[in-house]
Amino acid sequence: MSDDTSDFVVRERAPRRKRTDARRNIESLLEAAKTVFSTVGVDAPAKEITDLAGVGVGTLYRHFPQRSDLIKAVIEREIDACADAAPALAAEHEPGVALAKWLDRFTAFVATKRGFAAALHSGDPAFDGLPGYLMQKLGPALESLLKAATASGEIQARITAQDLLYAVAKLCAPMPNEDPDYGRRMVALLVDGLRSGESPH
Amino acid sequence: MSDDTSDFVVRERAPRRKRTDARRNIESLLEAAKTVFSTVGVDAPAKEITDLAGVGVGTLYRHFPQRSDLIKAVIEREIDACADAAPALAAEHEPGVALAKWLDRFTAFVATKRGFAAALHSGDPAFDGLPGYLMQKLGPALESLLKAATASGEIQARITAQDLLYAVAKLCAPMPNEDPDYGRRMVALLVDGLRSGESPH
DNA sequence: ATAGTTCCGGAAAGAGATTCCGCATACGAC
DNA sequence: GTCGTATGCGGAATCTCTTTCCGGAACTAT
Repeated sequence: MSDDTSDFVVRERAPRRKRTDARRNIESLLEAAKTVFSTVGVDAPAKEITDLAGVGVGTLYRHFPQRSDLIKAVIEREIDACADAAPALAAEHEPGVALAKWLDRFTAFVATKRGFAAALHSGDPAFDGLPGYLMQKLGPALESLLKAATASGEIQARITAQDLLYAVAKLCAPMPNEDPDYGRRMVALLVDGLRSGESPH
Repeated sequence: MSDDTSDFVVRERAPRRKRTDARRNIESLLEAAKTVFSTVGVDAPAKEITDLAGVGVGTLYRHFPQRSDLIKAVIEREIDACADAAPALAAEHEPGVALAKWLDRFTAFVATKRGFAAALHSGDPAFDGLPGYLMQKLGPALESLLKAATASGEIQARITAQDLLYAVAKLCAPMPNEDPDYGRRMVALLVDGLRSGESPH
């Protein structure tokens, strides 16, 4: 009780940040998983991933006890990358171009990542949070691009960021035997529809 | 050459139709698989299915060498059942009611069968033929219902069978964190929209 | 440098998928 | 009916991948 550290015991102990080797391994695992997932598929043997990452299996299971944890982490990291691309594109291009380029990037993500659609439809509750995560991360990113493009007069905002995201996501959800470029074209159409002035609707 | 059966060797030999016990087992397996898939999920252990079907594992693997073969067969058989329901409903109900009831049945199929959406998005080429199969089987079925309902003046055909099928299928594709009745409501809305006369659009 | 954690690797155990083959059963010919 | 043969059956054995576990290595704070 009179122990002079007692005041600190109560305080939320900052949980000494993860060891550097641990963080490095997690990084390697995510990178390897991303590669293997897009190569072999999300059901690829764990060994494949750990070998590519250069770690033991134990390490994989310590950081990602469930396979779904790994998949979720990979997808979230890709969503993050997508979100990060927004400011970068905004800095390098005219607002309208930046918007188009970003949507193209997002489309590519949704269209090519089989794992994403599969995860969503797997029925595994572990993935329930993903749509929300996507919305939360990408909503603001798109919103800023949209706002900038509207402000510069290049487009007219006839749609909210949220609706646009959903529309793109659903349009691009890959279907077997569907022209793989179908989604991209639909989105292009959508964006053209946003451009102001030219078409006399 | 002068062998008196030589004429027959060339002819496609009718491959003596499958033994009855084999057909019975296949039937049991499909029935069991349907039950287990909707209970435990499409990734349920094979033993679960064979036990319920009352056959050995070997029998499962003989008739369905790949798991995707089983899944595909189950889905196709449900599609068939859906198609078969059309004439039955048409015989028992007014055309408009029959149409509504059939769409309800189709909706239930798409919405509840996680396996269906999962299969479509799995990326496994084994399932590439499914959308086509669905269209081919269900297209004509819906078309006849639609035609009857139009003829009786209960609805106005503002949409093709194909478009309606796709719309329903996409609307009902289950998404995590989405009101599970959302799809059904959307479809109801769609059908209401087809009813003639009442709303003064 | 040293004590105290945290983390690592990979062997071992477990779970399920898939194969294999001797035996059983149905079919067709007579 | 009965016989010969093709076909199908069951389930033990095998194989593959998953998941656990723990002795020791590596990192951090002092």
